[in-house]
Amino acid sequence: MLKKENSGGLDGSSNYWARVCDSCRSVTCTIYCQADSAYLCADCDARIHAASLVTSRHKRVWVCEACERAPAAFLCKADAASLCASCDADIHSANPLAHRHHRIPIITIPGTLYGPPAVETVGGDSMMISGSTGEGTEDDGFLSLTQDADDTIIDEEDEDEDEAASWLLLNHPVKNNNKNNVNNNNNQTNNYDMLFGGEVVDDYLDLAEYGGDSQFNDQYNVNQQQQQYFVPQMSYGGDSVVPVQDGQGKPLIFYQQQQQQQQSHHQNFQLGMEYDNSNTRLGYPASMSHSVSVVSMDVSVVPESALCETSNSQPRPQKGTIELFSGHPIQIPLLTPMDREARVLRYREKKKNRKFEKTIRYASRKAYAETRPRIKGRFAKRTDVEAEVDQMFSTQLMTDSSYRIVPSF
DNA sequence: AAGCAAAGCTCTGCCACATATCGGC
DNA sequence: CCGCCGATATGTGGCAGAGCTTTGC
Repeated sequence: MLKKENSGGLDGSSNYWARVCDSCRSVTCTIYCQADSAYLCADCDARIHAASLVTSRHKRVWVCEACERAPAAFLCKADAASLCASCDADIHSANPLAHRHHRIPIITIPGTLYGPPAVETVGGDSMMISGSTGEGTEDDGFLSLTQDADDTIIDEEDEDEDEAASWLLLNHPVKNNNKNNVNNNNNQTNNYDMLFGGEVVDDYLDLAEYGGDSQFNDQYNVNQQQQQYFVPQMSYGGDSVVPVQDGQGKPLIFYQQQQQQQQSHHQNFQLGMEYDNSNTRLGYPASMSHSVSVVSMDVSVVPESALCETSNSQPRPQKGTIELFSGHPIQIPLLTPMDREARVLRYREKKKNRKFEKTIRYASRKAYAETRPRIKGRFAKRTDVEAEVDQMFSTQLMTDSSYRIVPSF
């Protein structure tokens, strides 16, 4: 094991010196090895971590490109830079523009590969999705899945995998142009989309392409805030947004609405798949959801578990095909094990990050609503209530002889 | 097993009004 | 391009009631 030392000076005056490699002590470090708690240059990293299978599995991240002194915690897509939590907060809280940069939690470097920091590795034991699961370790500033977290996941693996696998349909199908035309009701639309290989499955599953998916970035911003890294969020003008706070009073979520939509999409889809016995609660007419449910069975895009439980009499379609409208199988590309694992992981991530709390977008409106007079829960006109109160008050005064009305001027 | 009633649960609509948003000037 | 103004849209919380599910018989 390498011994971690603070080289490069740590006194206040030299705080911005780049840290040198803990191994050779001659070159600026570029990589931080979590297992060794060591800062290494590329050469030493390659040498050490190519030495054995065990060391090759060490989880490593790039060193912050700003301070060059701390492990990177986030990757800023706009700046194309890996930043530690501190630098990230500093840089991206400097101005509104910077604040809007899309940042994603840094991902560890797998094996002995040396590519750009944003490489997303899928599959294998080096896969790590930082800061998004809520199970990351927070010591030494890292957000990463620990072995414990992995174990936890493994415990849920069978159940989750079955569920996740049921959504592993087409590989990022073409966007459904009819999405907006089907119905204004999102739930309904999404059911259609999902049933017909539209994108909505990916809406839930496919978080990939971090930079291109603002929704996902939003979620990652949320995740960042859920973790110890507080990335300041502020509203620019208008009603102030009430931040949802964690236990430490840190603002957490500003995009929960999107997430809730995702959740409802998923929930609705699930319910639809589960023969939809609660039609009217899903926000669309019972007849519609019923028909959707029927179609879902006809299409045979049914979770495997559901298939096992409900329909053993029907022969299962050949793996990798979908039967549309009973009996016309379409060949769909089979997912590779890595793709599958990636999607399962993404699915689990989203599942864990579901937020069911109500999002308050406008604090002022909430405040007004709370102070607004009500009659049986409904908002009431102030005049009516005041009149009512006045009447009650006057009645009470009239019946109570101990009080007398004092004229006001 | 089927049918029924009661209890419990979940969801939706309603209300007023401050504020956000939009288009025109 | 900017600011102002008016019209319209939006969002907010608590309650009642409808409808669904569960339970017991």
